Amino acid sequence: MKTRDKILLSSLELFNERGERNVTTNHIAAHLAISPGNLYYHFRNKSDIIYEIFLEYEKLVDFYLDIPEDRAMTLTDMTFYLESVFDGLWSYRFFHRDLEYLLDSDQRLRQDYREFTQRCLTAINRIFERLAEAGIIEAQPEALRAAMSLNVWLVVTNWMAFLKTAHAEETYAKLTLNELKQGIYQVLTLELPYLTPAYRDRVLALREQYRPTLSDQDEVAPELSRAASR
Amino acid sequence: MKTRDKILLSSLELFNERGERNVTTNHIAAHLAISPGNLYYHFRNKSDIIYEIFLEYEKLVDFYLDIPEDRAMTLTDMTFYLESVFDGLWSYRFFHRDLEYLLDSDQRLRQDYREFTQRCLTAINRIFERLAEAGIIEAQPEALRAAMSLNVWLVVTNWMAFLKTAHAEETYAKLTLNELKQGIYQVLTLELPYLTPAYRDRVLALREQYRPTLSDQDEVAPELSRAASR
DNA sequence: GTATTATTAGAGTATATACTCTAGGGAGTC
DNA sequence: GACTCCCTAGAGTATATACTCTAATAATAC
Repeated sequence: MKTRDKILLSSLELFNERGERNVTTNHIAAHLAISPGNLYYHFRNKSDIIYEIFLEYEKLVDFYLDIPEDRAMTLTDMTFYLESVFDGLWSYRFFHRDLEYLLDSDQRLRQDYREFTQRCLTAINRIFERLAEAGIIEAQPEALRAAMSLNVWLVVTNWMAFLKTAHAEETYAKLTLNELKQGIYQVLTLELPYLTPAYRDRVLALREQYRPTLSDQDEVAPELSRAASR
Repeated sequence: MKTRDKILLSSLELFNERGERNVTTNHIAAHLAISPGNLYYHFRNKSDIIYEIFLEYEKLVDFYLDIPEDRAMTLTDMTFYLESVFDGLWSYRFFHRDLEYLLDSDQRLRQDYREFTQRCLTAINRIFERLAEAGIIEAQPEALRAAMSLNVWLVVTNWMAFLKTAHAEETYAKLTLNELKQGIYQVLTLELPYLTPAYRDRVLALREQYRPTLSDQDEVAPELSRAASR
């Protein structure tokens, strides 16, 4: 593997583990047992490394959110989208942690990320549209669909931050992909009221698969789970 | 005003303006035209300053989310809660920006913030319960209400980050309280499907007051339009 | 008054961080 | 061998940052 690619890989790994703020270029070089000079031969600065990683992330999500228009959408499709999006969030989880700082430090990234968000929102919107066409959810006015899509985006992108703050100990390393995917439960909660009778039970069953387990619930929201069981 | 309080006030101001990461203790001292030694006489370290500011934030939100149980809840109450929460988010907006780093750097803060989150979730849950009692929304099973409350929390706490990333330029200073309050539109979107027929139109009208206007996307001018429609 | 305590200034420090610079190795080509 | 091109090492630097230390001054108590 080329040094350049090794740098990207190690950076992503360290960023995900410790957070971008806690990882210096010297750390990255040391982790790879290469010299700082070598690292800076391949990248002009830290921002460049982050930007390249973002491009990979972007490509991944864009690929997953490419919606086939040649056939009706199925529940399986919807599940795939949800799973994929959370997989992507997991693989590049450092990114949303320090998002604001990263965007402020790199105009290029800011611009690209903004367009990326727009594409994601459009894709979510289109998925809702297709779900309605497929008779899975009731069709809704455009304005409502847009607001719903935005809420889905907000829930998806903020779910991880919530999980981390809900943990008692320093949790960046402890968080698991499985916990993260409980975010799917929250997203499906958003869809619940709009399901058609024909699909309601099936989506409810699907949602149930992502329900936070009791032990998680105790850690995450003890007050609420207690309320729910009385 | 005591130096100690001045430090807290200036810190909050600078944090909100530039982000905690971009504000050093030396900056704070310089901004107040006091010496670093003086600052460190009043606070052991930067984390202590942040922690004290959090305590203020916590107190504010706890105060606003104290739900009166002696009378039926009204739409006015609900509006008040929403407005207050977004006011609070605005006044301490630096906090959510670097939340994860802050919690990782201060165990005390992590613990307190975790409990704070729980209280907020409980309060949101209770508000839904009271809204149902008042006949504004349909009563829902406890489990669903818990999931809905969590979604409200996710939307509320992530709305500002979304706004900032949606802007093209560096926007930390440019963001306005009015834009922020369009988050209320998103929260009310979550409630829409559960409204009772008796209240549906009234809530729809309320929601409309917070609808993002086209000009908000790039510029800021909602003050007039919203004041006029009130 | 004097003694004590609270507050402040400001120079200074240890450490970290992003990044630079120079020298040179290794592999291919002629 | 010599030349070129890509890559690498590693010492070094300018700057920043959180924080300390000492001495002096203001405020208060007696």
